[in-house]
Amino acid sequence: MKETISNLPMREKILDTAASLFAQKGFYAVSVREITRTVGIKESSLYNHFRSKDQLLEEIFDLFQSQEEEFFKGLSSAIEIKKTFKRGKIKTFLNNELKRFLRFWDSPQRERLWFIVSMEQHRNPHAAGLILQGFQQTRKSLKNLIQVLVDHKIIKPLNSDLLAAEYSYTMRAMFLEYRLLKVTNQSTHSIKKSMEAYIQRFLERIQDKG
Amino acid sequence: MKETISNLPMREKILDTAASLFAQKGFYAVSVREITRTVGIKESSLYNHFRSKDQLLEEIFDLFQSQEEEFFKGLSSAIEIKKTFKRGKIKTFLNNELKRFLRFWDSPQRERLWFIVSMEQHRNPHAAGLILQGFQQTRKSLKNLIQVLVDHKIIKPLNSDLLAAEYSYTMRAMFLEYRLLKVTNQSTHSIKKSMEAYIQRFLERIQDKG
DNA sequence: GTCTATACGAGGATAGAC
DNA sequence: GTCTATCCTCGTATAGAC
Repeated sequence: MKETISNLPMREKILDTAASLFAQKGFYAVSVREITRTVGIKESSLYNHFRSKDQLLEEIFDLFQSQEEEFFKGLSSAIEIKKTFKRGKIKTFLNNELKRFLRFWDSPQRERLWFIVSMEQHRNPHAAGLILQGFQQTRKSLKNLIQVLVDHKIIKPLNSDLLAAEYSYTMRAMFLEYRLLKVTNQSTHSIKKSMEAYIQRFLERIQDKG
Repeated sequence: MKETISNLPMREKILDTAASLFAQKGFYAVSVREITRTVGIKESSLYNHFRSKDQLLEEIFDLFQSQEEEFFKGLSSAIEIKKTFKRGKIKTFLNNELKRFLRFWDSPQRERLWFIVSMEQHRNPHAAGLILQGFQQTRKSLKNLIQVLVDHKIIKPLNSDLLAAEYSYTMRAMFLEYRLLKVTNQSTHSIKKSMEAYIQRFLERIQDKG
């Protein structure tokens, strides 16, 4: 895959390398020298493409945001398509979306973006905003789904705000543990099972058996 | 309160200053020069108290761990004492423990420790271990509580592992949002209400009405 | 236990030749 | 758009006087 990277325009090559190094060590621990040495250019050349080291980080934040938007757009259209939900298929749908979510962020390129934003979220307001936006978007999408299910009388007429919050918070915390296990090279089997078990119990609670 | 700090032994003063600066900017963004300048000593003097900058971080991790242990010890004894649960008091108990938890980590000293460990969790295995330990401890304490409630027939004989996981994951994600809102100077009112609402619905689901 | 002095590599960034 | 050369500050850390 090195060929792919080395065929990129220099600007992309720099950004890609920076993302890779930032994700491994954190923004501050990586120097411009290290980035350019890895790319194979001189420090001064980097400044023909980026104003500063900070600009690299900002562009990475933008990439993260566009990836998040891409995922949520996919989720929205999946919900839209499934307006013809068959009663028994909700569980399959949720499990598939969970798998899609995990696969989406397991992609090495996106995983790096996720790490960088996560690392920076506590000291960088921009990063914090992106994470909070993720929380909100997840709730919003879930609320939308639950409303569709309520409208089709597949689940009881429950408060979709509260349910969406509950489901998305739980899933998000599990996802954080999933990521932490992955990065420390531990098995994610158990936490994946917990996620599936949660979906199962969540549905049992809300489905309209009548 | 500056008097309090300046009366500390030098070793504590350095550690306190380091924690404060690390929490604001991150470990890498803070230099030994900056720490000693803030304390009012020369760089060389710091090395009479600490082997290296890394040792400062390690000691901060130890402080975090001892604070976590302190909290969980308090929670355990609260559960122990409440073995005589009155049916109607569980909600009060959980709400109180929630408030205690938030107040505990809202203390400026502990908040700093929490920030530092959170920031370092993605690149530092020691920090990642501490966070994962927190996940586990929370589940364990909750499982213990639920088991007590089941034994006293206050709640239905449900799987305490699954319930503990669900409750603690949800609360933890909400806590993360709480912290992120705080650090970005936004209102935490809404998320606190969500926490209380979650406790309410959780209890409704599991209480033995019979 | 703190200071002065110093070592020396690494940090981000720029000027100007090619 | 890349290079060489250079700037100057900051990084951690140590030796040795007081």
